[in-house]
This record gives sequence, structure tokens and C-alpha cells, in this order.
Amino acid sequence: MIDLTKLKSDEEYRNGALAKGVAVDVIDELISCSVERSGAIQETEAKRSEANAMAKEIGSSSAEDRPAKIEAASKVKQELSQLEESLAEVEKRFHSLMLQVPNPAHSSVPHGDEDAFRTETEVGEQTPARKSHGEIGEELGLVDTKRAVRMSGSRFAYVMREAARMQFGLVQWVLDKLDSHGFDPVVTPVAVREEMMELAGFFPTDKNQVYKLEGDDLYLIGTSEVALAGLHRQEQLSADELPLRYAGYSSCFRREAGTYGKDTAGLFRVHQFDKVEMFVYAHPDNSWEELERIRGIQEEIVSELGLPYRVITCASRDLGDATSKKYDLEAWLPSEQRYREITSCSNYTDFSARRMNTSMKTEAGNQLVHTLNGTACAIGRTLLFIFENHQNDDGSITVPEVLRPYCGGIDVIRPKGS
RNA sequence: GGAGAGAUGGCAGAGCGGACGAUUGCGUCAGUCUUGAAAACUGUUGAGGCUUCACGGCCUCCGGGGGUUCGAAUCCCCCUCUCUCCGCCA
Repeated sequence: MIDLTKLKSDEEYRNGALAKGVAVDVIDELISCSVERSGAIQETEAKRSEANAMAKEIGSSSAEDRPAKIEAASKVKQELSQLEESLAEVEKRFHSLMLQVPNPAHSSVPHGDEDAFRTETEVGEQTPARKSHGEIGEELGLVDTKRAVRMSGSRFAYVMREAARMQFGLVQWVLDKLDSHGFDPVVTPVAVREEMMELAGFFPTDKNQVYKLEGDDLYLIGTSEVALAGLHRQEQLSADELPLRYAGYSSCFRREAGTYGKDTAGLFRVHQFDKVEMFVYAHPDNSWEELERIRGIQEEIVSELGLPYRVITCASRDLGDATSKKYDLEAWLPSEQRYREITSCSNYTDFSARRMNTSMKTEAGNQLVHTLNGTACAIGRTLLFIFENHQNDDGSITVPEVLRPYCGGIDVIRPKGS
């Protein structure tokens, strides 16, 4: 949810919202509706106060006075119900307008559609085209999608042998790295209630991307962000314990509706994958530094794995509702000769915290915290970038040095039996 | 999965239709006493919102949502969660 006070008074904030593509009319309507709402609340509460006072008086009046007083109170109560009804109508309108206004884009975000992104940095040499990770994965017996299809349908995979070792190696390595940056590891629930999905901002927009558990009113998370965002719901944190940094590990489930025919081979886009996610509850004064810090960690991870990459700042209309600014880190994918997203990080400022009601105590009263999130390592995707960028002429794959101690010392993955 | 019990302020725990936003104890904070501390005593102590220059006033909140009533922590319905016993299980 947006900050209404700021929307009314802060020009830059308002422009940031407009940059995301909301109509001016919606903002103006919201503001006028909010005025109407305050009036209706005051009117209703005054009437309620009257009704309360009358009811209280009845308790202490004599038996003969009661009937007349009860009748008078009934009348006031009726008036109250009418006011309540019209208030409910205004509230409803107000909330639907509130939902239509996204978190304003930060002033440093380039305006425009998806392709209006800004490249921040480009690191490493672009690896020449070779076998796709799908081919090489099947050849080396690391990934089996054919049998997975038979078992579960398309977009599922068996990750096997050295790749399975690397999966756990990556997780361990990343958790160690994040530990040194002050992140506490958390294994989150993967199934959550509908309410959580709404509060985390995934419903209703992404409802068709989410698996529902039949019979239990639970949904499988598409990212541990959902579970981490809810960790401090309705809590007042103290300013000096911030920032709280979490490294969430979970399996993630995505229906990938509407992506028919896209990235069908291999591990790039699958229904189920494991991911280590960074999630930070930050002091509002520091959240932008925190975003840079997260981006720095992401660059560190990708560099140490020896992957060529670039970082882009996403354009305003490419941002989700909650996001004020987002960096995508895109690694080089040799088989497609282009950069593809490997991680991303966002600052939600107070947008999500307002909905979750996560605040901190200060002398000036309660203040909402800022929340940020970023991928530390999406395992499947990271593996495939490693496969493609580190494949050798003889068809083998060199394991990045940093990972070797975490994978039982495997340095090169060779075809079975060679 | 079966059977039962419960959810009230930081915690414990009363209240079962009108003087209850809530007895009391512990804890908190302040004071008295003390060289200081402890003990004892006295007082203090929930949250959110609206309004006011301010003093203050008002509204909402007793797990969540609905209902009955002039009036609900208290009565009725639905939901969620917790605990105990049995079963099952990693």
C-alpha cells in the first residue's frame, strides 16, 4: 500500500507513481475519495458516540424510564446503521483505489517500458556459443527431463550425479557467504494461506502462477520471499535491531502459465526449483544502501562462479506493484548469445511493510520499516549458467574453484565411463 | 484421523448481559526509606486511529469474522490457532 499523505503532498512521490503507468485520474480520485472517507468516519463515529452514551444511560436508569429511553436509543441506532452503510461503501471504493496505485518508482529509475532499462555494469568476456545446457546436461547424465516428463509432465527435471552434488554445494557455499554478510539462514514453510499470498502482494495479480493445494486452502510459494515477508507481520521491531537480514532457503513452485513454448528445454524455466533468497528488514534511512549491498553480494556470487554478467536497472513500467527500484543481474548464456536473468533485487520501501504492518518504535512514534529482497542463488538456473560457460572442448565441465570444497572435491565433470 | 479442553493487557489469571478497557498477582517505571543495593511501602503501567495550539475529547480493539440486543469479554453461528489423550508417522 502507498503512503497517502506523501501522495498528497510530495510531488516526486506522485511522479514516481505516474512513471509506473497509473492514470492521473486514479490518483486524483483516490485523493478525493480519501477526503470523503475521513468525513464519513467522523460523522459515523460521532453518531456511534451518541448511541454508546444513550445505551450506557439506560443501564443506570429506573424501570419506568427505560422503555422511552430504549426507544430513543433504537432510533439513534438506526441512524447509525445508515451512516455505517454509506461509510462501508466509501471504504470499499477507497480500498480498490488504494490497490490501483503502485509503489512509486525511485527517482533514479529510468522511465519507460521493459526495454528502457539502464545498463549499470558489464563484467567478463562473453563466452562463445557451444552446446546448450540442455544438451550437455543430458549427455553428461546430469539432467534428465525426458523421464521427468513421463513422471510429472513438462518443465520438471531430475537433477542427478555431480549436478545434485553441486546443488547442495551451492547452497552451502552461498549460506556461508551470506553468513559473513550478516544473514541468518532460515528454512521456510513452502505452503502458506491465501491471506499470506495477498499480504505479500502476490494475489490477486499472480494468482494463476501459483499452485493451490487441493482440499487444504494452502498455496505453494513461488519464492521464500512470501514466507520471509510474513515473518514479522504485525510486529514492532526496535530500531537498533535493524537491519534484520535473512537468508531463506526453500523449494519454489511456479505454474509458469502463459509461457507455453518459452524456454522449454532443460532447467531454465521449471515448475520446481530450490532457491536461497535474501530478505532484509531495514531502517528507512538505510534501505537504499542496503539495496546496493544486496546487489554487491549478488555480483560477488556470480563473479566468483566465473560467469560473465551485466547489471541493469529495470525501467519504471517493468517494475511490480511493490517495487520502487529493481536491479536485474543477467548472466551470459552462450547458447543464446545473450544475457538472461540469473538474480534480481528490489527495494519495496514501506509499501509491503504497510500491508504487513511491520513497524519499528522511534521517539517520533511508530514508523514503518523498509523491506528488500534479492536472489542469492536460484540453484537450477545457476547450474545451467555454469554448465554452458564452463564447458570444455572435450564435452566436460569445469567446476568453479570456489565450489569444489563444497562438492566433495570434484573439479571436472566428465561423461560417464570416460 | 478420533475424543476432549481452551484462546482476555509484557506474563500469570479473574470476569459468564449494563458501574468492565477490563479485579488481582508478577513484571515495568517512578517515589519513600538506605552511604548504596535488596526488602518493605506508595504510586505508575496496554495498543491503534480521529480531533485539538494545548488541557482534553471521541472511536476501535478481550484469537478472527458474522449475528442477537438500546447495551456483548460475557449469549448464538462460522473460521483459525493452541493444548491434552488415542491412532499414524520422518
